[in-house]
Formats: sequence, C-alpha cells, structure tokens
Amino acid sequence: MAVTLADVAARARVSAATVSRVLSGNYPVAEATRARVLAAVDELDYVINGPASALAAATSDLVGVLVNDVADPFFGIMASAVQSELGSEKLAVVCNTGGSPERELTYLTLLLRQRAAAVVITGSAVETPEYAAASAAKVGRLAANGTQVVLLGRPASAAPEGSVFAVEFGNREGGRRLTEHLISLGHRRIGYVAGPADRTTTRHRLEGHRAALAAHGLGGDAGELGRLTVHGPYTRKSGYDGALELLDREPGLTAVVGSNDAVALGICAALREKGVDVPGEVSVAGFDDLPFSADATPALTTVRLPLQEAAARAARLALGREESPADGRYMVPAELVTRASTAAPRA
Amino acid sequence: MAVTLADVAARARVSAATVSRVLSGNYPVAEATRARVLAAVDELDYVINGPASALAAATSDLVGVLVNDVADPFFGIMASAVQSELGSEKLAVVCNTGGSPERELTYLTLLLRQRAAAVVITGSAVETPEYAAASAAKVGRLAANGTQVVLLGRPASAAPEGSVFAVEFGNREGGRRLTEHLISLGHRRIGYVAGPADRTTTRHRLEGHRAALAAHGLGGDAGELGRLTVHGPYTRKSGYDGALELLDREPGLTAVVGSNDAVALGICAALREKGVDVPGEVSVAGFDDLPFSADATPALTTVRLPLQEAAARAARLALGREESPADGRYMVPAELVTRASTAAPRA
DNA sequence: CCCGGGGCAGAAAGCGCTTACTATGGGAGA
DNA sequence: TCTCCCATAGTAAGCGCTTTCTGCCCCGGG
Repeated sequence: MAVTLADVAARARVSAATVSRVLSGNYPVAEATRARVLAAVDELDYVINGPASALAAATSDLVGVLVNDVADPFFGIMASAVQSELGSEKLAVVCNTGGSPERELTYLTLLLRQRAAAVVITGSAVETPEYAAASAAKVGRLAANGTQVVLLGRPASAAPEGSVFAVEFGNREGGRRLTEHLISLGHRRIGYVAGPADRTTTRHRLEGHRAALAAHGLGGDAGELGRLTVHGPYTRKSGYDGALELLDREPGLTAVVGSNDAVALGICAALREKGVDVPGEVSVAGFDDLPFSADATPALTTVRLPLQEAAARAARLALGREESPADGRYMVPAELVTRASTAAPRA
Repeated sequence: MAVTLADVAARARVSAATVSRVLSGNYPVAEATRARVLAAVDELDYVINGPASALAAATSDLVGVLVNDVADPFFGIMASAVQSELGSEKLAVVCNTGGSPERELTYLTLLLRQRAAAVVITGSAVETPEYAAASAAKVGRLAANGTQVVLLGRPASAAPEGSVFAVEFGNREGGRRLTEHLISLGHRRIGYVAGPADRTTTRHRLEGHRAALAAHGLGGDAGELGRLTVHGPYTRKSGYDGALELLDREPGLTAVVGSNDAVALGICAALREKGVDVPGEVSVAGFDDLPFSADATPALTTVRLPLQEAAARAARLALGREESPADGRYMVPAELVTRASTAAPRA
C-alpha cells in the first residue's frame, strides 16, 4: 500500500541501508548513488515513516511545549516563538496545562511516551514540596531518556540539578522597578492585585514590589502589606474584582499594580465604572507588555519581558543549537515601559 | 535500560500480548489478570513507547493543528480549544504556517510522516489553482493514510470531495450585517481595509460588505468600490496605513471597516493621530471580536465568531467523536456586536 | 607485482509494540 | 458422559526504519 524504504531501495537498486543513509545524511554515500536514491524518492513520492524511524533511532522529532493556555497571548507568543525556531525539522507539541500541576505531570508523561527530543516548560511553577518532588522526578526521567528539558520563565531551582536549562524572567527586578517608578511619581499608598499565591512568578513580582516599598520605608507592617494586596488568577476579572476590593479596603490609595496586563486592564475597567479617573485619581500599571497594552486607554505603563527572544533562546537550548552557560541558567531582563496609565497623584 | 512491555509481562507472569491488550483495552482480559498487569505496570513505572506502538498500530495519537501564527489570538484561541478538546489522549502538534502555502504543504507532509491521527487546518486558503491542486493532493494523501482532515474557517471547496470535514465561518454573512449596520446608521461612504487579496476569508468578508452596499444601491461602479478598498495583511499596521491611504483618497468618508479587529485598532490609531474623532467623525468596525476589542477605546463594534465552539467542534469531528452532516460541512454563524466605535455620521 | 587500507555499500539484527492466528480449559447442551 | 464452543491467553509474524558489522573494490606504496 504505502511506499516504504524498501520500495525506494528497489527502485534505486541499492539496499535499504543506503537509502536510510542518504535521507539522514550522516554517512558517506557516493554522489551518483545519492542522486539515484533521491530520484527514486521523488518518483515514488516517498514519505518516511516517522514512528518507525523514531523507534529505530530511539528519538523522535517532537518538542513539547507546556503552557498554561495558548490562547493567552503571554503563552501564545512564547509557543509561537518556540515553534518558529524549530523550523520544519521538529514539530511542536503544545499542551495546555491550565496551570494545573497534575496536568503538567500528565503531559510530561505523554511526552516521555513519545520520546520527545526536548520539552520547554513555560510559566510559573507551583511552590509545594509534593509538586516539586513529583516534577523533579518526571524531569529527571525525561533527561535520562535523552529529552532535553528547558524551563522558560520558571526558576531553575524548580528542577533537579544539571541536565536542565532555565531561561528565567527578571520578575523580581521588574516588579521593583515598576513600583519604584510609582514611588518616584509620588505615590505612597499602592495596591497590588497579585496572582495565585503559590506560584513562583507571583511571589517574585510581589517581592520586587515590596522590596521597592521597603527601600523607601513604605512597607509598613505585614498587616498593612496584606491589606493592600489581594490574590487571584492572572485574569482580567481578577483585576476587576481585586480593584473593587482594594478600593473598599483602602479608599485612599493612589495607585494599583496588576500582576500582569490583563489584570491591569480589569483594574482599569473597575475604576472606570466607579468613575475614578486613570491616571488622574489612581494610577494603574501592569506587567508583560503584551501587544494590547499599548492600545488600551489609557495606554498601560507596564514591564516589558522580551518573550519572543527568550522563547527563541529556550528553543535553541532545547535543540542544542546554543551553548548554555555553565550553570545552565539565563536571566532575561525586564524593562520598565512608562505610558499614560501612571502619573503623579493629586496633591 | 528502559522498561519495556516484555518486562511488565514477565513481572505479571503473562505474555506481552496480554499486557498490550490490558493497556489498549480492546480485547477481553480476565479481571484478575488485568489487575496483575496493572500492578506490574505501576511497580515498574512503565511508560509505553509511543513510536513503537504507532509503528505497530499504524497510527499515532498526534493531531496536527495548522495556524497562521499561534501568537495571534484569533489562531491562539482556536488552537487552544482544539488542544483542550483532545484531552490527554491525543497530543496537538501546532504548526505556524505564517499564511504561506508552501509552509502549509511542508507541515502537512511532516504530519503525514508522523501518521497523525487527524489534522485541523485553520485560516483562510489561498485562491490559486496551483495551490488548490497541491493542497488537494496532500489532503487526499492524508485521508488515504487514515488521517482525518478538518478545515476550520476555510471553505470545504478548498478540499477534495469527501473524507474531509469543514467548519466554515459566516464571513460573508457577518460582513454583510456589519455594513448594513453602518448603512442603517446613515453612513454612505464607507472605506474598507481588506486582507490579502487572494484569501478566501478576505474575499468572503468583502463580498458580504459589497452585497450590503449593493442592496442599498450604494455600490457605485467597480472604480468607486476599488477606490474605497485597500488590501493588506491582517495586521494592526495594515489598518494604520490603510486608513491613512483611504483618508487621502476619499476625505469624505464617514466610516471605515477593518478586515479584522487588529486592523480596526490600527485604523483607530491612525484616525486618532490625525485628530479625527471616533466615532464622532468617522466610525470604525472590526471583525472577530477578539478579547481585546472590548477594552479598546472606543470599544470596537465588530462581528463575533464563536471561535472556541467552532474549534472544539472541529476537534470532535477530527476525533470522530461527533457525527458530521451528510455533506461534511458546518457553517458557524457570525453575530454583530455593536459597541462604541460606530455611531451615526455627523449631519 | 603484491599487500594494506580507505571509501562505499550490503546483510541482518534488532527497536518495542500490535494483532492475526492458535491453543487451552472448562461449562453447557445433547 | 461426550461434544462443542466461548472466554482467555499465548505464539509469532511483522510494522518500517537504523545501525553495527562485514565485505568488496580499487588505489597507492613498497
């Protein structure tokens, strides 16, 4: 039925081994023979059988990409960059984990099953010992299998020693810069709508925020910090709800920081509905600098993360196309982007 | 090194065949035996070898998803919905074609090579005979291989007869409704920033637009239609440039329709820069109703396409989990969403 | 003129699984 | 009590490729 290597070999009057060698190109084949084989491939319209080749070679050309949800531009941009970097040699298997550790583990198992060449795990990790252990075990198993694992936007500490690369985001730094910007504008009471409490990204961004406050003697006690902080998912709705809650708790605040741009947009929407002018009465800032942030009104002050470059690098590391530093970790810098949503508070 | 079926079989004191049958579950196995096998699998931490199983069974559990670019929410949403619908049985291989027919064909070949269980091809097709033929050939080959092909947002006519399902978008209808809305508001000179000229989606949306104009005697001759239409990619920049061009050609226009939301946002940006009030002086409308459209200022009047539902259905059809109508085509309706960016023109 | 070696090509042994096809053992019907 | 048959389990033949090990042939050096 289907054309196989053997058919091509027969037509080219060579052995199957030779055809295989011509196609994978890692063995000397005389020019004339190669041409004959290529011609046969062409004439028969031969398409190599991936599974068979993966079985024999003990590795496939699949690269897993774990994301919370590709529909979220934050992840979509990274997934896209990884995919593009793979070229047409490798295929990207995109898995939506929805941020669930269980699903993450499930997908890692599926990728293990596929003998994936590499896996890029994006997004923050959940910070519980059980999950850390389970995750480390899976990653270790993948590595043992020859699958290169790369963490993208997740601390290297979330993985077992060695054999794993990490491209980390300057979340702490970015969070600090953003809040310093607000402080330098004159803000003193700053609300924060954070992400889910047990995520590395949430913690890092929040730590940066608080470090900036502390550096300016604005931290207050834990109680006050707590009062000015609410947690929720990284969604617009969370920002909306969070802003209302914060306004309720602390009517005097002059700025609210969102854990990401979607949250910030939700905050803006809530303020708008309450008739609070942004940035006239309350400044708002986000994080990530996703494309839509520039078109929002007011345009969002935020922290830019070079997602595309970072993801492309992660892909190259995954494919072994780029040397990694000795400790296997890169830190990608976060850059403050000031736009119209932040301004000095009213006197 | 790695644990294989045989190891599990030995430990469970059964034959490899029995283990295979327990795992794939399509053959009667006595309860006691099954339990023993499952226990062995668990104890040995066995993970089945995907390629080997795909080779033997002549089908893999990969489902291809072709998109222009997953980073674009329009495609990201569909890819996400497909992926989610697959559950944890099948894996989604996401391929960015960048809208290029060549890359589309390349990826189809790669998916053929992988013996993919199904392929969902999203986005508009290029309307040239050569491409149509090449594409049809590839799709035919996939179908012959047992790969179910589903077109999502692309007319069924873009594929060979039978063996292919299509979930089509009501682009023509949506385009018509949108323009009728503008006409009913009183607009008479309406500009249109269309997509690339040779795409099915572009053509359908434009046809809908012109049908509405014609129905109200506003079409004018071909020259006039041409003067009020510019083509470009489906990007924000295209909208920006297009709006400037249209304004230049026809200062008297009171509304501009974008081929999608990103284009519409670009149009808004251009008008804003020119000091033209939206919708006061010129109304603007988009297409797709992507999430950011509601947060733009002014919030965009647009046409909603139920991307998620459509993609989920495409996935179900791909997996054979949903019966398809006799002709294999579904049409998903487009719904007009009126928001702040459109209003009656100045008297 | 003979021998050694390098450059290519072939033979064949798997890779780990699926799935006909073939046993086997007892219970049901005669 | 003897068949017959169903429910299970096992046997073994691949699936289509990669790759190690061999072997052949021809060239250059001695």
